[in-house]
Amino acid sequence: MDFRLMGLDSPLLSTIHHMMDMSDDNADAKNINAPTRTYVRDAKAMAATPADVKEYPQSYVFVIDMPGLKSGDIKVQVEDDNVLIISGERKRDEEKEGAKYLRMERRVGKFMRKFVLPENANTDAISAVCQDGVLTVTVQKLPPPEPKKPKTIEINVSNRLIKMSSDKNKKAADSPENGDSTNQWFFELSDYLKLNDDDDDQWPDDDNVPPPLPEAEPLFFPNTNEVGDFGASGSGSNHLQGSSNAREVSGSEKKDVRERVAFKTKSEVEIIDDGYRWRKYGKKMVKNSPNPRNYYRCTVDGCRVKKRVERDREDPTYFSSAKCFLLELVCEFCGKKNIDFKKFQPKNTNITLPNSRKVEEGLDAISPEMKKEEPSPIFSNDRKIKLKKKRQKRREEAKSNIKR
DNA sequence: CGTGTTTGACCAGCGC
DNA sequence: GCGCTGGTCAAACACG
Repeated sequence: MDFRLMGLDSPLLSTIHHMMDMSDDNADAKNINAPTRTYVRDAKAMAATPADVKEYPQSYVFVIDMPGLKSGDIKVQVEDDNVLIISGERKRDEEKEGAKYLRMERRVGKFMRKFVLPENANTDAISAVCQDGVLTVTVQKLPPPEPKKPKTIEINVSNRLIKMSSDKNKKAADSPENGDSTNQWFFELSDYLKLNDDDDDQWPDDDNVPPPLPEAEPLFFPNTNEVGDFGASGSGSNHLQGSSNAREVSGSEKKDVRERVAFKTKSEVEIIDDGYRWRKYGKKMVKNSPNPRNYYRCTVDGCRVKKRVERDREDPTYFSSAKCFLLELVCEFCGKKNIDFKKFQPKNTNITLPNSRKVEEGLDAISPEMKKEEPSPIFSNDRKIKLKKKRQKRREEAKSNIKR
């Protein structure tokens, strides 16, 4: 099949959540890569619209939460022949005379999801049903194409005959290694190249374009057993609490411009997998709280996102967290190419991550400002090497002491 | 042995 | 200047 499998913790979703965590104020950031307001709004809409996607023998089914929306408020469209766009908007209830909001937590605004449909999706046979705030969109599959017959093309190059064939089975039998002396060679696109072809839309090369987040998502099919482990579809649902608290640190060059975002997460585990690779680097008891506060940083080289987490003192079923982003930096994990995603595979999970990529251009995909920054000293490769050397030295010292 | 966590020490910022 | 607090460092420790 042509589309890739992506787990619920895919970098795309992480990016969406990252974007969701950032306030609209970011639109004013000096960073030339800063996303536009519309872009952020769409990203938020996508992040806040959980969807399940199921594959049946004859169809694909998209199940999307659209709470409080009537069928007339929901739009289902197909763009560019293969992009399914599901959107809707919940407007704020009109305030009746004498009534005022004491609390307004229910989401108002745009709901949206985009999916790139696989080639065998029949865009002429799409149906949608909305019941109890849940929209079910069914896209029928096209019948499988008849298997292509072997095709042979003869090309005359420099007076030598080169034969290309799409029949893989003939390859071994006819290959020159098998003693055929007629200079016959067979070419076919490797899976790697095919993958890269498809990826171009999702992983743009241009550094100046924003991460690919509000674009249509390649269709992904989380393993059903894992659904509910992450994000809005399970116990780990995030509750954004209040607005982000941007903190600008001026002064010496070494100080960073940061964006801090506080939120609450209802979860039994302290660290839910949000796409970052958290590593604890500190723990502290805090004033007026029986619970310790833990400090984490993302251990991806060059990524300087940190967060602190403590169990909510009032409701221990929640964790209060604050993520700290460095505004002028872009986490290389967030939507940038050439990351070996397998290294982000969280432990003790079976979540499938997208196909790994070769890490070649790495930092080249990151903003110029980021290149100037030294990687986080603690867990960067430098630090690892330093630690290794130190340990080696200690061992050698111990050995020499034994000799004495 | 490599990797991640714990924990005491240290530092900077802030209010008094 | 002093004490308090939050944040970070890094050696020691634990674990697979």
